[in-house]
Amino acid sequence: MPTARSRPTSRDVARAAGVSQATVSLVLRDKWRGRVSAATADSVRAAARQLGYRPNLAAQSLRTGLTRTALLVVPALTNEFFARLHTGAAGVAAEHDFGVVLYPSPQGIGRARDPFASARTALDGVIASSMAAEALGALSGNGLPLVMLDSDPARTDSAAKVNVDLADGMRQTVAHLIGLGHRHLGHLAAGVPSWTFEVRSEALHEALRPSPGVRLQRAESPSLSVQDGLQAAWRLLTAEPRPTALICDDDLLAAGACKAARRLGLRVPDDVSVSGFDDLGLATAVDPELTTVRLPAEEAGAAAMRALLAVLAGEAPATAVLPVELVRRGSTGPAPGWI
Amino acid sequence: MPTARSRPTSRDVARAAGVSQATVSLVLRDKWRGRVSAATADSVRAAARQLGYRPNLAAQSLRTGLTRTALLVVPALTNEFFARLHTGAAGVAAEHDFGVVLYPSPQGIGRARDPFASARTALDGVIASSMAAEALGALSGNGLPLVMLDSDPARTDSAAKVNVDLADGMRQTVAHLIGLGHRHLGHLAAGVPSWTFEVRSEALHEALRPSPGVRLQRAESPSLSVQDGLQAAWRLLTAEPRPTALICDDDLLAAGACKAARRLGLRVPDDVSVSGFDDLGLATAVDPELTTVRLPAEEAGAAAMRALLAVLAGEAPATAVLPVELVRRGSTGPAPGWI
DNA sequence: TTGTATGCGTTATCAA
DNA sequence: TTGATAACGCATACAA
Repeated sequence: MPTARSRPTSRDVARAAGVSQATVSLVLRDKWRGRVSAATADSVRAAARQLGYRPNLAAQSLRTGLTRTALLVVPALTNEFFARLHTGAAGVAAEHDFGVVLYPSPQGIGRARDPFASARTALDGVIASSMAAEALGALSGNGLPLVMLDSDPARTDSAAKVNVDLADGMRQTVAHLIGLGHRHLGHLAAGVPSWTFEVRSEALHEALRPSPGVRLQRAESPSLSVQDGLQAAWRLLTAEPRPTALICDDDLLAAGACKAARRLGLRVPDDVSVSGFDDLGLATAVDPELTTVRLPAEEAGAAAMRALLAVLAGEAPATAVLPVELVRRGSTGPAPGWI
Repeated sequence: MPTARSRPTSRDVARAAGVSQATVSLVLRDKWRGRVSAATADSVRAAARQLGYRPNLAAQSLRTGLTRTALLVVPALTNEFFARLHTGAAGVAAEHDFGVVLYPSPQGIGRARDPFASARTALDGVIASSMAAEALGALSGNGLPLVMLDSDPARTDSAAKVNVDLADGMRQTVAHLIGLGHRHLGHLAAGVPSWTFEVRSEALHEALRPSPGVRLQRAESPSLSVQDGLQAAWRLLTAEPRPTALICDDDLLAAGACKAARRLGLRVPDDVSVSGFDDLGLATAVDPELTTVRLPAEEAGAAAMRALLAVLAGEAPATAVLPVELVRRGSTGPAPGWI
C-alpha cells in the first residue's frame, strides 16, 4: 500500500479504468461523442472521481497554448469602483473556468513593469480600463484580444468595448438639479487625462445647451481623492457669485466637496447641493448621503469578461453601453430661494 | 524574412546564440557558475534580449512542478482593507517574480469554484485571512504551505502567521478616551465569527481592568456595513445612561455610529465620541474625520507574502506581529462636562 | 566548458 | 471504438 501518493495523472486514471490515456482525455474533455462507448466513458469518469483526478493545468496549457486566464488592467484596486469591476469580471470568468489576474498598478513606488513580462501566467486576453493610461502603450500591438472599458467609442481599433452611459448620467443629473431650481452650477472635474472624464465635461455642456440661462463654473481636482476634491470645491464655493450646486465627477470628489462646504459654514443641501458619480459605499457612509449616478461596476466587469470570451470564441468585437441611474439622496435639494 | 513569427522559444535563442538549448536554460536561470564561460553567457543573454525571449511559464511549471503563484483568500476585495492587503502581497510577489491569484469570493454572484480543484498544480502556497471563514475548511489538509492573516496565535498548526497588534490598538484607544474623561464606553462590536473581532473584545476588557470605574456596554452589528453599524449604534445611544464614547470594531461601523448619533440629534464629538479600526479612506472622507486605529494593511499583505516565500525556501513557519497606531482625529473629544 | 537526451502531463493525430 | 505515439517548451542528469 503506497503511502505518499503523488497527484494522480490521466495515466493513473487510464490504468484504473483499464483504458488508454487518450481515451481518458477524450472522455474528460467531453469530446467522445461517437468515439468512445458510453460504457467506457462511464467507467473512465468513475475512475477519475474515485482517484480524485484533476488535470494538470500546466500540461494542459503547454499542450493547448491556452491558459484560460485574462489580465485585468486597472489603476488601483483600492478604489472601490475597480474592485467591483474585478468582482464582476472574476465572477463571469469563474463560470467559464477562467481566471483573472490583475495588473499591479505602477503608480505605487517603483518603476512600472511591463505587464506582459512579469504576468505570472501566460494570457489569453486583456481587459483594460481607459484610466490605466500608462499601461496602454504596452497593450498595443501585442496581439492579445483586448476589451476596453470606458474608452472613446470613436476609437477605431480592433478592441471590443464596454462603456457605461456617462452622458446619460450627466443628463439625468442636470435635469434633476435644474428641476430643483438651480441656475448656477459648479463642475468639480477630475483632472485625470482619461476619456471617462472628458465625456463627463462634454455631456455636461451638451445637457446645458437647452438652458442658456444656466451659468456653469469649473474647477479641476488633480486627482481622485477627497482631499483634492475639497480644495477644488473650495475654489468653486468661494467664487462670486457662488454656485448653488456642485456636480462632481466622482463620489470621492463629492465627499470632498461636502467637507469644503461645511468648513465654509455652508449647509448641504440647504445652501449648496452636491452630486457625484459611481455610487460607492462611501456615498451612503457620509452624512447627508450623496445623490450620485450609480455606475454598474460589477455588470461592466462581467460584460467585459463576456466580451472577451466572445472574441476568444471568434466573434467580432462589439461595443456595449450599459445604462446608468441617478440615485437621489440627501445631498441635493431645492436651490436657495426656490419655491 | 518571416512575417508572423510566433513567440521565440529557448531553442530559438540557442540557435541565435550558436549554443545548445541546455546552455540557454542554464544561463537564463542564472545557474551557470563554472559551467558556462562568461563570453557565451553574455552572447546568450544578448540573443535573448534581441529576440524578446520570455520563458513559457506553462512549460517551466510543468517541468519544475512549481508555479510561482500564491493564492490569497479574502472575503471581498470591495472592502478596502482587503484590497490593500492584496496590494501589499502582490507588490512583494512581483519583486520575486511571483503572482497572486485571488480566491473568488463565494458570496458574489455565480457559483464559486473550488480553488483547490487544481490547486496542487496551480499553486505553490496560500495566504488566508481568518475572516474568510468559509474557505478555511477546504484549506486544511491540502498540503499546501499556508500563511494565516489575523488568526489566533495560540492555534498550534503548522501555518506561519502574520498578525496586527489589535490588542495594543485597543489599549491605545481606551487610553485616549479615558484621558479625555470618558467613563462610560460603548463597544460597537462586529458580530462576525472571526478571531480578529474576538481579540478586540478581549483586549477591550483587558484594557479596562485597571479602571474599574469605567462602565462598558456592548452592541453587535451583524455585518461590517455602515447600515448595520448605524442600527447597532442606535441601540447603544438610546440606552440609559447613554455612553459618551463608542469604540467601533471597524471604520464602516464607526461611520454608521456617526450617522446614528446625528439622527438622534447628538453632535460628534461634543455629545458622543466615536473611534474606529482600520483607517480606511472612509475615515477622512466623513465629517468629522474618524479617530481610528491605523492597521498596516499593505505591510501585512507584504509580510504575509514574505512569510510564504520563507516557508517555500524551507524556513520554519514563524509568527509576526505588526505594530499599529491610533490616529487622533475629529470624531473624539473630551467627555461632556469634562474640564 | 558545452552538448545530448529525457521526461514533466496533456492533447491530438494517426493507425489498428 | 480504441490505443500507440508524437509533440508542447523547458530543466537537468549525464556524456563528451
